Amino acid sequence: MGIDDACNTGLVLGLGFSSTLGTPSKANNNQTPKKSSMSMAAASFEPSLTLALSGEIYLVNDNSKKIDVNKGVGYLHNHEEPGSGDLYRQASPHSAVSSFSSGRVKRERDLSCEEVEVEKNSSRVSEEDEDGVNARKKLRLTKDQSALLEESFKQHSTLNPKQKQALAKQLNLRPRQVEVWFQNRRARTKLKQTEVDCEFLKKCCETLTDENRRLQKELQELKALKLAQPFYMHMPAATLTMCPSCERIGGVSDGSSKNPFSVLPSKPHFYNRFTNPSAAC
DNA sequence: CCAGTCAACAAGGCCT
DNA sequence: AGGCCTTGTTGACTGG
Repeated sequence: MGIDDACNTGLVLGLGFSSTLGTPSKANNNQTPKKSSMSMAAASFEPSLTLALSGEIYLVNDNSKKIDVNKGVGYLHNHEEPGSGDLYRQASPHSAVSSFSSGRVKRERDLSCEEVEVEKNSSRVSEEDEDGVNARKKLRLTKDQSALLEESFKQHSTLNPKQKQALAKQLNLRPRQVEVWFQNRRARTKLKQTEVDCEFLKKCCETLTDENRRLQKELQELKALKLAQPFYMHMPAATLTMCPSCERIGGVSDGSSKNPFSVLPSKPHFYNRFTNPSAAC
């Protein structure tokens, strides 16, 4: 919208794509195709005239990933061999949260009864390590757990409470963990999509810039041509007909005709592009 | 629920 | 080989 408004050139530049652009669906995001989805978008990108930046192409801020590294370690962690024994391993959120000096307590209070019940059945790291210091080890889901979650996510990217509960039970996780996993999964899918879209729009922009440059150049040439024939300057441009090969204005070359345009075919064979509005800047 | 963020952790590269 | 650093991933949290 803003783009069209901003460019009041009267030229309508267009860009089209030969193959499907389609906002890549969730189905494309199965199991982190990494950049594959992006390359797919790039591969399907076949610039041609006529583009409307329709509603389905949405501009996004590319909040490029920001990774915080080398931060001070906020937690102590006890080292429990991943995969040892239980499928399920985790630190108690109770202990973890309560150990925060920064006061991350809210979520703790939110732990519902249902979750507590499930938690009772879960093996977990003890609330305190042997030094009596609260510990928190980051949970790493096992392959099986991840696979099941992914599978479930493919079916529905959001869960109702029942589904959440069932999945949690199946995975031997707390419902809250399942919920968080889905939240993160949705967010990261979206982020990936945003990156793909951003890349796509960059390419659009490049193509349109090129096209615009080309058209500007053509316009200059036409203006120069027009100036070279001042006699016709006062004539309405729309009524002029010019043959690009012989560069003659229709009708005028033949003085015998009353209608200056009668000599040339009624259909201007000027530049097809103008009869085919396609451009937008 | 989402966006933003933190932080644990893994993996890869570089240097000694 | 192993220590350190950087970078990417991901589970978890907060605030709106």
